[in-house]
This record gives sequence, structure tokens and C-alpha cells, in this order.
Amino acid sequence: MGHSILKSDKKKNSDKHRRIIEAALKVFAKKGFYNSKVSEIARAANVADGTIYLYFQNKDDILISLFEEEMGNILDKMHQALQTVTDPAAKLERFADQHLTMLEENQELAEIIQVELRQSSKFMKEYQNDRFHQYLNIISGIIKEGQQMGVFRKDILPGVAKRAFFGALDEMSRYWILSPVKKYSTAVAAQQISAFFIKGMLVDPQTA
Amino acid sequence: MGHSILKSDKKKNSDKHRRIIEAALKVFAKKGFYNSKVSEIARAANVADGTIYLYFQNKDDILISLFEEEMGNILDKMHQALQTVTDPAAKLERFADQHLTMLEENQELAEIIQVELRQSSKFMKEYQNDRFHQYLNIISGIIKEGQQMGVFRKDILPGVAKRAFFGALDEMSRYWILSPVKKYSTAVAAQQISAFFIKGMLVDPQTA
Amino acid sequence: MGHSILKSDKKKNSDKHRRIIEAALKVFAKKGFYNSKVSEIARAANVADGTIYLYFQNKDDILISLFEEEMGNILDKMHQALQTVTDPAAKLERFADQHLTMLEENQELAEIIQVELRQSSKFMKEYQNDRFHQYLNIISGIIKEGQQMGVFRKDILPGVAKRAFFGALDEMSRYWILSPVKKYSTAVAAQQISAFFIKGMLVDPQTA
Amino acid sequence: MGHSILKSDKKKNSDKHRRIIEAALKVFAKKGFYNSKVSEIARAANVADGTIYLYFQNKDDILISLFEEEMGNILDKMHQALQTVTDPAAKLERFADQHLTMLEENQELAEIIQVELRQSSKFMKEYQNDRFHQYLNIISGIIKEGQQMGVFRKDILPGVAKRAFFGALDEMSRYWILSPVKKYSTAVAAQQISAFFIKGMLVDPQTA
DNA sequence: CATGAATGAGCTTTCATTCAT
DNA sequence: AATGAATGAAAGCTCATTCAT
Repeated sequence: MGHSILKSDKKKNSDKHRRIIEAALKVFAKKGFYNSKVSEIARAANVADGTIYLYFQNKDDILISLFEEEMGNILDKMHQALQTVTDPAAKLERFADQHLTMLEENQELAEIIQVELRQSSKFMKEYQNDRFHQYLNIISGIIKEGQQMGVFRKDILPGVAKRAFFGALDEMSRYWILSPVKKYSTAVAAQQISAFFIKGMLVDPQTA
Repeated sequence: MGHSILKSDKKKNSDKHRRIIEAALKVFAKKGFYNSKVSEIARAANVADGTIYLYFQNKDDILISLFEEEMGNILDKMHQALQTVTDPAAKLERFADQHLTMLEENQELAEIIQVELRQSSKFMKEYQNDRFHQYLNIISGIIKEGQQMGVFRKDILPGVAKRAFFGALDEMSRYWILSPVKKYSTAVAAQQISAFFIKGMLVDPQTA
Repeated sequence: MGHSILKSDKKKNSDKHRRIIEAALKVFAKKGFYNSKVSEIARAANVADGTIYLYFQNKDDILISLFEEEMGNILDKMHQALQTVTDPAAKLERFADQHLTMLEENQELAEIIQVELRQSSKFMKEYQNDRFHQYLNIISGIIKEGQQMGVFRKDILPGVAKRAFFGALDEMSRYWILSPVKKYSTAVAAQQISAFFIKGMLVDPQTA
Repeated sequence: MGHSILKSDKKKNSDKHRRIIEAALKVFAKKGFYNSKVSEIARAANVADGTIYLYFQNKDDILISLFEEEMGNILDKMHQALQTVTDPAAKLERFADQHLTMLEENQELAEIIQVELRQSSKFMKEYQNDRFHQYLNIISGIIKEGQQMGVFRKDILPGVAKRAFFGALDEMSRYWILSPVKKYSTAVAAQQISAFFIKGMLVDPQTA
């Protein structure tokens, strides 16, 4: 919190901020945060090493900023994608599909989120990850909505279910990131995973 | 792969190997792999810095060995826990409960597996994680068994379901590792998560 | 030597030169030469970083120019202060009083002269400090005058005495610069120190 | 304060600590603290760069340690030199002679004390220079002794006189450090300077 | 004249690894 | 087998200086 705030005004007059973020995306994804050198990012961004520090406080700040910005985009896109859907079950399936598609289209970002930021104790412990919680809460929102509409069972804990659902998707994407060949299409995986949860949460037919 | 093979014989004559692994467990869990110093591990294990290199090839090898050994234990315990259960649905619930309980009882190990070992693309890409795949395959084994017994639907892809199920549990444990207070008990979370999947995979009553 | 010569004409058309010198005075006094940043001076002077280089060749030149100009002022004031005094002994006491008073009134300048300019072998060796020698020579001038008038002993080496006298005053002012509380007033210290030297240099009464 | 305390035990088994101090003496004297590189000191000491940090906390600590140790030696030698003298006036002359001789024989140390440590605001403000105060207090001790014996006037403030005397000697040595040729011998300068102060402080003959 | 974004050389410090004892 | 002092490559970051605007 508070990272890059003073310096972010500079974004307006220059694309360097963006160039650096995008360079960092590539470099971090390829080598991992700790094995990436600031000078590599600088070279990839076509700026001098020192220029990095005009736009970011330090190496950590590059990663945090990268995450904040990209996660902001992802949140926006997800909200847009869900706008046209009303049925909670359909929303969950849409979420799954959008999530996996998005990560598939942004392999590098997916990798960074997976292995560098979400996993790193350094960042996870020190950095209160609001954007990520907002993302998870989209899921619990859908579930609560479904419960109110009488579609999903009332005994489901949305706080558990949101994590379970996200985790299921996440593990799937981790698999894809790390394995060169995909056995299943994004659509099939999204459909299967959301189906587990939808069926698993539906009000029992006989009870209804 | 190939790590510590020559040197692992030394285990027999000495507890230093074990002392180092256990020291590393504590240190890596607390500080993270890249922020842990070999000398810290040495101090925690009560050996000289150089001694580490009599038992491990390098710092990476400590982490890999740690993971291999601990994962071996986990696999053994899981097999044992499942031995007494026969019903596939019950097995899944047992798996979930055992998984979360185990991680709860080994917070440090849980943290390392979560944030350190999976973290780095370095490790995930270079190191073929057999033990982890064996662990995942326990899940798909149960699912396939359920399908053969006609309990679970045939259209379920075990390769997707195993990851989804593991991911759901994993995200739950990540939450617990990183958050100081737990809102849900291990048992409740295990029950809910397995219930989603069981219900989600069951053969439809009317179809049956 | 040769610093700022071409650029010093600019003084006439602008107060920026003066603003920068005065800003540097504050900044160097507070942080020391090596720990002061050119950008800090620029900010304090309310000019852009680059503007500094329109008026000074480089960071060193700021310090040298500052010293030259301020030392010029000090020389002028000292000559003025001594104009009304004729007796060599009284002149020495006046010198001491004026010296300590001046430094007391210009703490920042005093500090820079003390700790920054004299400090660095870099400056002391490379920069022939004419103004400083002129200042010292005021003292030896008084002593020689006293010797010619038969007031001070002929065996006194003016070259040694000037340094001794200046050093005595200088150490006193160093003490004041570095210690937060003053035990002795400027006047008392000036009187005591000049008394040592006057008594110490006077022609022996019986010999006279 | 507290510098190098933990690490100083290592001195016992190795001359590296001493080698580094002596290398730093040369390098700092030649280039000044801020213009000296740690790697230069390492090279001059014939150790690896990293070895420096086994014996010193950081670059600052090298300078402080150097000063503490050398100043300790100087204090010892001065106490020894004064042991055989009883008359306060003779003691002052002895002090002056010993001081100038010592600095003459240790030009490099003299230069560092003069221009790096005593003058540097960084060190003078942050570092309570006990050894230096002990040194000054040798002078005031002699003066007080002389006052009690009725040799020096009671109105002399020892706190002023010690600084004046030290300052006089110090300025003399600064001159020698910075100027290539010496016009006056150490002995002559010592004699003249101490004579000023002795005569200046003596009880007036007629008053006595 | 004035600006301030950009540069990149250069420095301190760290720490995995080695090897003489 | 065990030690731990020594190594030295490597990297993050700073800041005096420049130059296009």
C-alpha cells in the first residue's frame, strides 16, 4: 500500500511506466522474481537501469505494481463478462470459463500470479492483497445470490465455497502453466469444474 | 532428480542429515527460500556451514530433499488413512479431512509446500515432482474406482477432477497458512469441500 | 582556481547564483558535502537540477565558490573591524572577538569551513586557498607590526604564531559547532585566548 | 560505540584485522574517506572484499575502529612521555613536542584524524569521541595542576585553554600535512607554541 | 535561460560455496 | 567427517551530470 503513489503521476507523460511493467511481466514470468535482475527488466524495457527507479520504489514495488494493475484489468473484465448473465449457476460457469480463458491468453501474467505473487510468503504476508480478495468475493457474491434465490443450499458456507471454487480453477491453470501440453480444453475444464460445484451446491430436488 | 543420491547413504550413520532437513523446514517456512541463508540453517541444525555441503549438493538440493522426504511421509500416512475406507465417496471425504489435518499439524511443511516449492518456476519447471503426482493420483484413483463401481458419473474426467479437488483443498490451506484466525474448522471445511465434489460427481438419482 | 570564471558574469543578471550558494550553505552545513545531493540544493534554491550547472561547473565548484565568496565577505568585515584599532595587542583581541562572533552569527558557514572544506584532502590539496592565507596573514601582520613597535618579542616566529593563534580560535569554534551547549561566552573565550598570546608574546618587562 | 565488538574476538587468531586497519590508514589518507573504495582497502590489505566484512560492520566502522585503536596508542604514548616530567610548564612543552613529533612520524594517521575524522560532520556528530576528549583532558589536567601549585593563574579557564592549546598545535600540524615543505622544525614550533601558553598563563611576577 | 527526465557508471554489501586444517 | 574463515561474483540502488525540449 502506498507504493508508487507519488511517482505514478509520471505515467501521464510517458509510456515508460507501462514499458517497464510489461518488461517485468516477461522477465519475472521467465526467470521468477528472485532470479530476475533489475538490469534485465531495464534492458527489456529499453530504458536505463536508473530509469526504473524513477517509476518504482524498488524491485518489490515493480512486482506489486504489476500485480495491482493487471489484477485491476482482470477484475474489470470479469465484471463485464458476468454482466450479461443472471442465473447464479450460469454465472459460476461463466466465471470459470472467463478465468481460465483469461489466464490462457495471458500466460505470463498467470505464471507470475501463480508462482511469484500469490505463493511468495514475502509478498503474501506483507502485502494485503485487496484486489485478490475482491476477485474471490465475486464468487461468494454469486453463491450468496443463489442462496437467496433458493437455488443453492443454505448450509453452504460461501467463505469456504469461494476458496474451493477458486482453488479448483487455480490448480487447473497451474497445471497448464507448468505442463507443455494440455489434455483438456479450457472450455471443457471450465464446464466440468463449475458443474461439480453447481451440482454440489444445488438444493436437493426432493427437498425442494 | 538425481539429487542427494550418492550422499543419502550417509543418513544411516548420522542424524545430521535429518537435523539439517528439520532446521531447513523451520527456516524456509519462516523466511522463505530466497531469504533464508545457508548459514542460518547450519546454525539452526547446530552444524558448521560447510557440513551442509557434505549432505546436500547445494541450497536447492536442501529444499528438494526436504520436499521428497516429507512428501514420502505424507503419502504413507494418506495411504494408511484410506486403507480402512471402502466407499469412494467416503474415501474422498477421508482424503480431504486427512489432507487438511495433516497440513494443520505441520504448518511449517504446509507453508513450504505452498509458498516455496511450488513458487519458483525454477523448481516447478526443472524438477519433475513425482511425489506430488503420486499424491494427486490417489484422488483420481478414487474417482476412477467410483466410476467403475457406478457411483460417479462416467463423463467426469478424473484428470480434471483430481486437480480441482486438490486445488480446492489447497486454496483452503493457503488461506489458513496466511491468515492468523480460522473461521472454519478443518473438519467442517473438509466436509463441505468433499460434499461439493461428491454431490457434483454422483450419478444422477433418476438416471440411475 | 579557475572555477566559475566564465560563468560568474551571470551573477549580474540573476539572483540564481546567490540563491544556489545560499541553498548550498544550508544543505552542506546540515548534511556534509558528500552526503548532500545536488538535487537537494536545487530544491532548496527553488531551481531545477540542471540550472545548477548553468552557474557552476560541478558539485565541487559549488563548494569552492561558496567558500570564496563567503571568505571574501569575512575578510572585508575583519579589515573593517580592525580599522579603528591601533594597538597590536588590542588588535589581536579584536581579531579574536570578531572571528568568534562572526562564526557564531554564521553557524552554517562556520560548519562548512570547519568540517567540509578543510575536511577533504581532495579540496585542501588541490585548491590553493588564497583567501584563507590572506586571513591568516592579517594575524601575522599584526604580530609583525607589534614586533616593529617593540611590543612583541622579536624571537616570535609570526608564521608559527599566526597558525597557533588561528588554531586556538578555530578549535574553540569547532567545539561550539559540535556541542549543543556553550559553557563560555564568545567574549570570554576571545578575551582568554588573546590574553594567552598577548602575554605570551609581550616583551619581558625587565628586559624592556 | 559498540562497533566491531562481536567481531573483534577474531583478532586473536589472525592479523587480518590489523592488515585491514593498516591498509585503510594508507587508502583513507591518500584519497579521503568518501573517495576510498572498500575494494581498494581489500586489495591493499591483500584480502578479499568480503573478508573486510568479517572484521568490520561496514565502511564507517573501519574508520571508527582505525581511529579508536590508533588514538588508544597515542594516548598511551602521551601518558608515557609525560610520566617523567613533573613541572606543569615543562609538561606542556613536552606535550607539544610529543604531539607534533607523533604526528610527524605518522603522517597518514595525522591526515586521517585531521581531515577525515575530526572534521567530518558525519562522524563528529554521530560518534561520541571519547578518546579525543581524554586526549584534550590531559592538557586541562596539566593546567589545573599548575593552578593548584600556584604556577598558573587561577582565572584561566582550563576548558578554554585546553582547546586553545590543542587547536594551536593542531593547526600547526594541519599546515605540515598539507604543505610539502616545512619552514620550522617540530621542536621549534613546539617550543614556541608552548611558550605562548606558558607565559600567557603564568602568575604575574609582581603579583606573586 | 531554464527545465527535469533520463542516463549509466560505480559502489557497498551479501552470501553460497570452497578448502586448508 | 567436520569445521568456519575466506572468497569473490553478483546485484540493487544512487546520484552527478547531460541534453532535448
